Amino acid sequence: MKPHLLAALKHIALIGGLREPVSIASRELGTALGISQQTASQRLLELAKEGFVIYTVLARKGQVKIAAKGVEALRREHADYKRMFELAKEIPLRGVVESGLGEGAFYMRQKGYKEQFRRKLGYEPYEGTLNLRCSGGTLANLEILRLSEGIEISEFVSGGRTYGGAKCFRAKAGGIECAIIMPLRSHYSDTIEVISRQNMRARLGLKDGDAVELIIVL
Amino acid sequence: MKPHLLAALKHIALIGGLREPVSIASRELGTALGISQQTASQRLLELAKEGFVIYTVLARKGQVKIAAKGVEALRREHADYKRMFELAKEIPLRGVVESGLGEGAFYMRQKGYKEQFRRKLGYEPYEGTLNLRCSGGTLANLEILRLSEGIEISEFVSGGRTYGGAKCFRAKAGGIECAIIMPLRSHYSDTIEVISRQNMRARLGLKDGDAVELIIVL
DNA sequence: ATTACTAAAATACGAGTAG
DNA sequence: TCTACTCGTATTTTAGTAA
Repeated sequence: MKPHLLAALKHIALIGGLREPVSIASRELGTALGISQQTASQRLLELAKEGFVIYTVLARKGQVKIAAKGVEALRREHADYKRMFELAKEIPLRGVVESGLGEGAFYMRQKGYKEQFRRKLGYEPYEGTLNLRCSGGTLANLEILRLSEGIEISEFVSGGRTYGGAKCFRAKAGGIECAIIMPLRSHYSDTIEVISRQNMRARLGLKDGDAVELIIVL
Repeated sequence: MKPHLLAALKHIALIGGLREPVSIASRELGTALGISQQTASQRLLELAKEGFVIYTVLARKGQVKIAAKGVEALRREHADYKRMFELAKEIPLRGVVESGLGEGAFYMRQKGYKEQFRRKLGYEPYEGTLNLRCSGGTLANLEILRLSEGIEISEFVSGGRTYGGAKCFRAKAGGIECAIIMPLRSHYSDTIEVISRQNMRARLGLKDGDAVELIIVL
């Protein structure tokens, strides 16, 4: 994302464009950014064209709301600054239990993955994943992980199908050693998959909607 | 700060320039930012000229370290993103007790301030301040306060001298109601002054070097 | 009041290149 | 190799202005 677009996007976020459509005059935006009304107007159009915001002008007043792509870009920035100033060996993540669609278990059954987990994690995980949906401040920490290296799980081919690569991070939740796994090729997601030697759901007595805190150990 | 300069500064921070001088080739920086070697070189020169970094080229290799002004700019950004995603009514601050130079008490004795505190805070504070030096992640929260409104304390003139304006935020520390006070006209500082109805140092049995956590209530 | 077009002015960029 | 200069060009910005 181009720096000057980011600056405009950031300003829109700060006046509330993340939550709801805000009305902003191009002159106002211009003044805030130290640019002319004309340029500010252009910035809004550009942001909209690139899909960062939804921009409509109603009754001669611009209304702007940050789109998913814009939120993602801002979260990336947030994660960068967090990493810069709050770098730590332990990263907390909070999330809420969600039922998956069972595909987690399907992947965990594949030999190609099982083998790698045993070698790289030191154990063969239970055949099922715990899905956690994160929100709020925790999402920025997720973003830090996305930018970190982690333990590499390579892609492999089996039965004419390619199973994609992923990366793992060791973690602890409720005293249980576990790991989270992130697919390498995937778009933004606010849910993480937790694997462990044991069935975490049963072990911790979790049901959908329960909050779980886990600590990633880098 | 101009957006394109910020982008370069941020990249330098992410490769460790906050902590120590890092060696970076202009081509490298250029590739990372999607600009040419020439432009990247110019960015470094510009950052140095504006005082954001200390830049020296030794044996044909650029060495760059982020200067105080650069750190400040980055912290501002960090605070913006924090505010955007982690906005809360309660902001935690952690700091370590430091002895002041007694000027805090001098100011607290001035009628012009005392009067305003009584009116706007609801009590007349103890004539002395508790100084806390903040560090780490807490500094970003301090920055949030710097950008927030707070309770305004106006400047006034007395005895031919002008006493500057300030802003206050209500807070709680160790169960005691207190407030932090920030001068309006002042440069970046990592220490805050806490005032309260009581002598907090005595009341909480604090001595230099003790850690204190307080919660700002916006 | 607005937004946003066009065209001119200002600025930023990178190729070439010296040190 | 490296940095960083000059300079022609491309891009960006803004003034003027229409809608």
